[in-house]
Amino acid sequence: MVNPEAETPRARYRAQVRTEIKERAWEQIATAGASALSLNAIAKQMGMSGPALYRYFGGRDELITELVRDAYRSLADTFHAASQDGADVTALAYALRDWALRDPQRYFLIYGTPVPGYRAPDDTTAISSEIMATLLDACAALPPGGPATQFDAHLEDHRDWADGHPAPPAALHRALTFWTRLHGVLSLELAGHFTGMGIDPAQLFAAELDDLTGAPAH
Amino acid sequence: MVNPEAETPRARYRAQVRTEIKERAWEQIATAGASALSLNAIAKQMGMSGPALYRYFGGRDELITELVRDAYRSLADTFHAASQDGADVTALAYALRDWALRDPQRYFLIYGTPVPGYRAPDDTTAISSEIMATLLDACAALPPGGPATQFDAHLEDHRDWADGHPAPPAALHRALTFWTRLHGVLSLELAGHFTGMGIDPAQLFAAELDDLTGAPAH
DNA sequence: CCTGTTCGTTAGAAGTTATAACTGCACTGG
DNA sequence: CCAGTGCAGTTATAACTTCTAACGAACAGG
Repeated sequence: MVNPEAETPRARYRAQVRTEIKERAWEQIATAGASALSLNAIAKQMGMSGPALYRYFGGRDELITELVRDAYRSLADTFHAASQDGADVTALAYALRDWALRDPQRYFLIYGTPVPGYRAPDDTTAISSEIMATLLDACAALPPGGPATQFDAHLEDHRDWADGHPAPPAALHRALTFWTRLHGVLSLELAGHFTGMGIDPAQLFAAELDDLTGAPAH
Repeated sequence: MVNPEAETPRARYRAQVRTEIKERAWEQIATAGASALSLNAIAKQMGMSGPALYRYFGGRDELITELVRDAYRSLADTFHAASQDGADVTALAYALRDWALRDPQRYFLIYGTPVPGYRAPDDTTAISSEIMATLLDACAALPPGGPATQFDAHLEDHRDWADGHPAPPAALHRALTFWTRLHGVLSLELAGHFTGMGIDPAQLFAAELDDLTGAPAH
């Protein structure tokens, strides 16, 4: 190989096949869930038979890991795009909601039921802290809320996860509750727990967001 | 059969084997997750081979459905027990947390990633509303909070899920946020999303609960 | 042109769920 | 008490799954 950096036709083909495999995988996941993902079915859909996929991915787990990575990356990009013009918590919240609703199974791939044995690769935690950083920016820009809580004091001593972000403990707390509360509404909505109840998940989401930002009516 | 009500030895044996199958299934789920549940492995563990289990359960799906039902039942019972002496939101919250921590996979079986094709049987929604009823009792006993929100107005028109409970819209709102917020913290904790961050999930849970009950410091 | 890497194939092992057919035992009913 | 029925559990089989191994073919670079 003359130049390791230049993409040879082989490498380009390989990359293309890899992305096509992942596309098919996403389709399957969206329709049948991650647990029903079948390498065989993907291969058959692509016109090649079974074990050929093992040239591109070490196995089912490695493929799913790659998809998890892509999902994290996609969410991080969405957050970056949403905070392009000003770090706004509301914009971030609706970006998250749109992203989740666009492909619920992708959301659950990240924030859903964990597989007991599985450990996420290290770089996903890096992307995760990237996401948290933009969220912290937005939370730091928010007007100060009520008095400091006991948990704020705890955060003062445990702010390593903020990765050196200069936000005050109250902002850290806000980012955490942003995450947990919106995830609470979103995950229950995506799982269909509100469907039989007649309430509008969007309005509940909005209400939680209002409470989070210290909105007019509350 | 002389008396259809009396349990014949046959029926008793059958019930015993059914419960043993479910016990083994719970062990497997706790250690490897619901997606890795294997009828074959259960059968082998019980000293009988494969297809014998189909005498007791129609298949993997039917077994899991039964486990979901049991999980709902278990949660409803713990809620009832927790509200035995007075309907206290805090007691309910910690009962929920203890129940979830005791067997995370059981929690995820109810509130985790949904299987796209699967539809929960109707009686689970009945148990679910039973759970919601005790939660509503506790929320109605709470002192009134801030002014009515826009979402409260929405709840005024969509209170069918409360199943005739006389609680005011604000209490309904409180019950909903109790559910979504505590689920938000709990599910992320159980999924291990806080492990690398250094914060104490229990304190975050307590902080959210304090905010929910209008606690002293906030 | 020739050589070596890589891609895709088929074959096969070890699993899984699930159905069908068969064997006995145990209980039920007279 | 005894005959007969029904059910438990067995094996065999089909159709899946992931994944390894060995082989053939095609392509890239010297």
